[in-house]
Amino acid sequence: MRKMAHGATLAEADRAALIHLTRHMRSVERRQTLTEEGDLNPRIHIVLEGWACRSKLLSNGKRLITDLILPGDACHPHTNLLGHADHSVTMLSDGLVAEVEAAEIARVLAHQASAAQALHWSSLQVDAILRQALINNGHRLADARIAHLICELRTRLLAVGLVKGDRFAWPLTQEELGQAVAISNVHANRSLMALRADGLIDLTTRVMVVPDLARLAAYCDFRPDYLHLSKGIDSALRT
Amino acid sequence: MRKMAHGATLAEADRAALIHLTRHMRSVERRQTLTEEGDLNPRIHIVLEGWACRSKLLSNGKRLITDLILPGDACHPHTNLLGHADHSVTMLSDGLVAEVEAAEIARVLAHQASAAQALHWSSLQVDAILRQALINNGHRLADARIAHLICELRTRLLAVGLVKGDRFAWPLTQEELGQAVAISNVHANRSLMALRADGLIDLTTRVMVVPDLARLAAYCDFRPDYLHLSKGIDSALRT
DNA sequence: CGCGTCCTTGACACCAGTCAAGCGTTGTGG
DNA sequence: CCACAACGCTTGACTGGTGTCAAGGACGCG
Repeated sequence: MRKMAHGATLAEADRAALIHLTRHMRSVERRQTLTEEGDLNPRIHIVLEGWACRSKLLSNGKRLITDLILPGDACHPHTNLLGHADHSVTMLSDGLVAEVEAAEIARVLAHQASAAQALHWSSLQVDAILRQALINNGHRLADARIAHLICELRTRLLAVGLVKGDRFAWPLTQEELGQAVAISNVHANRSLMALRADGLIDLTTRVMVVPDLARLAAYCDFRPDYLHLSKGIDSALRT
Repeated sequence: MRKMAHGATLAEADRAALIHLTRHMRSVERRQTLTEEGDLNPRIHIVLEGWACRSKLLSNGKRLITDLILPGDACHPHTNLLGHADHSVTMLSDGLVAEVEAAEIARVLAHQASAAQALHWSSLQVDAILRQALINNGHRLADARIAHLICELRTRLLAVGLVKGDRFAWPLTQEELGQAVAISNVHANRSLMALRADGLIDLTTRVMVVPDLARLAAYCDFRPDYLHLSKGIDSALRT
């Protein structure tokens, strides 16, 4: 189910150990929060199906999304070190999540070397994604920000086998999209309309279609190297 | 010298192990780059004195700063997992850095449990700082962005004993400041002038003075919880 | 049928980018 | 010792991307 084989070559035992972690799963609904900002001992989650996001609340009441969590991503596997959660985790669609004990994570880290490496790799990838988001949101026009996010999500979803041809699921509301790339919902709409008018995307009923990926990538200067997925992108396409 | 005691309570042996890492140090100048974007096997650095930053180059030639590296911070201790550097590391002032072998880091991680935890904690803190930057740069006015950055840097410098009374060193050019908070150099200037006019800061000759910290923090809604420094902030003030 | 949620569009105001010019300081070489 | 260049800071004028407010439309659901 989960394909973090990008970060390390996993032996069968490691793979089994990782799968073992996802033993206790439960289904969750859109808008359900998995972790509340300020929680003292937040649970560790792994999202198996659906999208989630990390968000923070501003003093003016607005909610902002810092990163998107796609199937196969973990929430904050090491947060126990920090003492409290500095952000919330909320589902963006219905889905399926696994709850994991901190002690179990620790056990895997200690005993399964390459599984530990895989976990570690995935947290480094989060870093890289955050840095790219910082650049994207800070220094590009709204249209390009959105285009870039689409490219990134497509690439990440591709790595876990969730892109079918030229399309993939897109559960995001325009308001949520705006919160993720730091623009207002109204402007998110205008930008989407512009991308549609240019034939760069086709978005209807929660499905994103990218007819010409190269053109979209060129439009927003998307280079996927920061995702560090290259090495195993084909081998990982099947579990 | 380095006080990452915030992340874990360090035994003498762990402390010694960490200090041992910084054995090979060399002095570096402002503008010197420690790692170039695209390097295949980037060296691991720990900044002992001076400020550095991670930056990326945009296709239009502009340089953007994603995070600031202060004395005691490490560069990318785990980058070997990723294969290549997706950003550059450049000095913002003259300083002193230690180069560390990846193998040495690995040895410490394997043998010194709480030192490993401290390293881990510091990489989680980087995550948290990046998320906060995302919010800061995306959803606040320029003046408040700068004010928030000042508050953050003051807090981080305080944790390593580099704040003297109401002032601390400020090597940043207005252009660099702009690159760090995603505004133009001209606007960075205007915002600094505004903060000065309000009596919130006093910045001259590379020294930042904050006469009334509470007022500045209130102005930009700064809450330091995301830095996760609270628990040891007094005990760590002396090595 | 009526309500809620999300999408769409218009008008207007404003923050911030760009271009451009001038000033002050530092450092270097004649 | 002075001239000059390099760099960083400061300020003005103008433009434009984006936020906000507001109203209406499309769709699904009870």
